[in-house]
Amino acid sequence: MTPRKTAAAAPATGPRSVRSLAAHAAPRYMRVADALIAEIEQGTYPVGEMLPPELEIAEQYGVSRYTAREAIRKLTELGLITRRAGIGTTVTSATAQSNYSARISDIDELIHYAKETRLKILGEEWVKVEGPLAEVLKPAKGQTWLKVTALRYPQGSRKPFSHTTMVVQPAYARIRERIRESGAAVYRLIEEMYGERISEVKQEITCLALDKEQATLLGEKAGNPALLVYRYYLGKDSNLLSVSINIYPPDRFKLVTSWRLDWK
Amino acid sequence: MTPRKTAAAAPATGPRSVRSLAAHAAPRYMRVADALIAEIEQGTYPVGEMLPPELEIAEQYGVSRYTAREAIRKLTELGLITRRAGIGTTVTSATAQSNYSARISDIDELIHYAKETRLKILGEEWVKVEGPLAEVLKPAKGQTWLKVTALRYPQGSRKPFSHTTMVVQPAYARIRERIRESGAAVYRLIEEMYGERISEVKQEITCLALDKEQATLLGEKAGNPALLVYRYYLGKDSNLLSVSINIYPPDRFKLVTSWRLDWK
DNA sequence: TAGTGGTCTAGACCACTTC
DNA sequence: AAGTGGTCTAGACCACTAC
Repeated sequence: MTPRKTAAAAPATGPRSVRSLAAHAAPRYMRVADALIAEIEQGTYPVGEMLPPELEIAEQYGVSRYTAREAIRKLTELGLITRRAGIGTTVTSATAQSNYSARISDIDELIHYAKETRLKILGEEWVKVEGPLAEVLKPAKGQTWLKVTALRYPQGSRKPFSHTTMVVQPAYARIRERIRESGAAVYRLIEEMYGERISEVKQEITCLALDKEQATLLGEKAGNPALLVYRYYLGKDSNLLSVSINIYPPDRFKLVTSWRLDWK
Repeated sequence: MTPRKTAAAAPATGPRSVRSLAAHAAPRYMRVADALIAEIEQGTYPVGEMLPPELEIAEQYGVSRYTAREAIRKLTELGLITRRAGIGTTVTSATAQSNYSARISDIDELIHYAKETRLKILGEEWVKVEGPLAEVLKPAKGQTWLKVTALRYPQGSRKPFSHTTMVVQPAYARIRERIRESGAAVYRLIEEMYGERISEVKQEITCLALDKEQATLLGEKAGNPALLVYRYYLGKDSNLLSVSINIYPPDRFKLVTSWRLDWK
């Protein structure tokens, strides 16, 4: 589909005439969308630039504003553009990337298969963010945060499958009151007690050799390898709410993620 | 928002009157959508049942078909319903699961930050799937697959950041011809040479202590911990195309994933 | 033949941003 | 004040399904 220079000739045919002649053709908004995608890919509208306003697109392609809008909506779904009322439409990507995505319905799924786990608190204390902790908690350097250390057990088992250190922003310290509830997750307490929604979790995975203390707690031998997982819990405006540092011996834990192709 | 029994009283106010009175209120289609979601959650429309037709919903809530349709579109985006022209709208899920999802635009992003890496092939051979390999490749037990072992280097560096074993379905053995291209990724060769698209990647992460051979290849000490990552590449119909077994020393590699809340 | 979702038009008011 | 995307109405034809 090629943009028309003028739309003057169009209305003569009246509604539906085009469709009637071209049976089973793709709908108009689809053809307009394809044309726009092509223009973006060819660089007619480079990334960072603005797309023409809806009415102009409608005129160019000789369709109503609604149809132009449906076409533009398609581009939005493909992640090619961003729209803002009062401003306009910005091209954000030149390629209709068919993405892969992984989905979980709850943050819990990052951690356990079995929902049923027990948390045993080893200790709580206020810590000044400095030294190695400041490496992890850069933006909070110098502040005093609440640190909780714990072991997590599968339901019914005596052998913990993880050692966890959770560090919490002082504003949310009231979670102490409920932290000892079995199975309590710090991020969920923050959500429940403060109405602050976790909007992002950043997870970093690496590994380490257990030191003597860690090994003893987990029932392993010192020097054994274990997964080391950092999780950064972010709230609104990427505000860092909490960080957890988790150690998982490999025989009891495996992280599994499935990435699926998202169709255009 | 509660469904109205009759819509007769509505038009009296004329267009926009409601909005004018209730400044900054949520748009109508949103309120209709929320009402429908509530009805689905409450079981008024159970999973498997049909939602009323568009015109009926429009009438119930005293809005135009367009507005009802926008509301219904919202439910579709949330994965609550499936629609079929000529049939109707079926409820497919009762929970407007506000999911967390992680996205990558390319499978490569699972593996490298730097796109620029070199692959050095250590060996290729046909192997019968049995023993420990059969644990990983259960569905292919007894078959003979192509095994390729390699080291992956960051561009310009002499120190590999991973040891990789790739096992490939015999049907795709022709990738041997191009496997030695620097930077070649097995899954990409399969996509390019056979037109088979990777539709899913399942990733399992655990860790191990390096044995002498692995340690030597990676320039580490035996017994040092390392990440162990299995990746299963699936094609159409969940057909297992290839498996890779990757070993990453922790000092040179960290797996990072960001999970973002998908807003309703 | 009647009903469903899918597409489309023409025209309208709104909140917001930029000038 | 002008222009943008966001929302909304009323009315229409279409392809498809089910009866």
